[in-house]
Amino acid sequence: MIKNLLRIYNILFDEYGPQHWWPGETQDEIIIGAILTQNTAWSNVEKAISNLKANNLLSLSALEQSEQEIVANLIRPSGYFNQKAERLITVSRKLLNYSPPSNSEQLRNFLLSIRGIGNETADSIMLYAYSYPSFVVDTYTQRIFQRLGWLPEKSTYAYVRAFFMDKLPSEVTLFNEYHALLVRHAKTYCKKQPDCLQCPLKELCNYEMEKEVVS
DNA sequence: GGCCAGGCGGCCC
DNA sequence: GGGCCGCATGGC
Repeated sequence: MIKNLLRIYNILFDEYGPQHWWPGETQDEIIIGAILTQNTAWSNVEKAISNLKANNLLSLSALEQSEQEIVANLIRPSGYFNQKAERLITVSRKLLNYSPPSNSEQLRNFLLSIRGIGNETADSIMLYAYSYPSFVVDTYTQRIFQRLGWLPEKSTYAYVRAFFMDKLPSEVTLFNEYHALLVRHAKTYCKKQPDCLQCPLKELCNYEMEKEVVS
């Protein structure tokens, strides 16, 4: 089968429509949200962001000067609050005190050098906060394309990211919408326990067939 | 009450 | 490079 990623994109876009990502009004808010949402439901992140906003701490410059304990208490609903409070403060300090490189590859390495920013968070910040065409890979992306049979069972982050970036035109709006649609699709049908019957990708997907072979 | 959620770093081998 | 662990809340 020809692995036409734009075909998948078009099916998902027809099914769900534009997703209007990232849910954040300012660049700082997007960066903060990217850290708070690590392994956490967005509904919990919203509460944390709302608490920060109510205390005028929804900016890197305010966070940089804050006590970790204060921040931790405000972001408690987002989980891992001690870790995330430390990460928010160190990320704020690094981003404010070292001017981020404008070269895409250097910017990504700079972000990855900051404690608390891994691959997905780096790409989310690149794409949604700084508008660089950097494809975001998450567990949803891996799950959907493994079930489709287009990715091996175990793939490294770098492999999956290259899989997309080598095959798609390097466009910010496309990468933005594609990732958002994959999240939407994983939440709607391609859940951990998937609803395959009405899935818009079922004609292209191996998953049900594999289950029949097993059973 | 258990499972799950838009990861990451530290450690071990 | 991979596997395992700790980190933690809220919704269903």
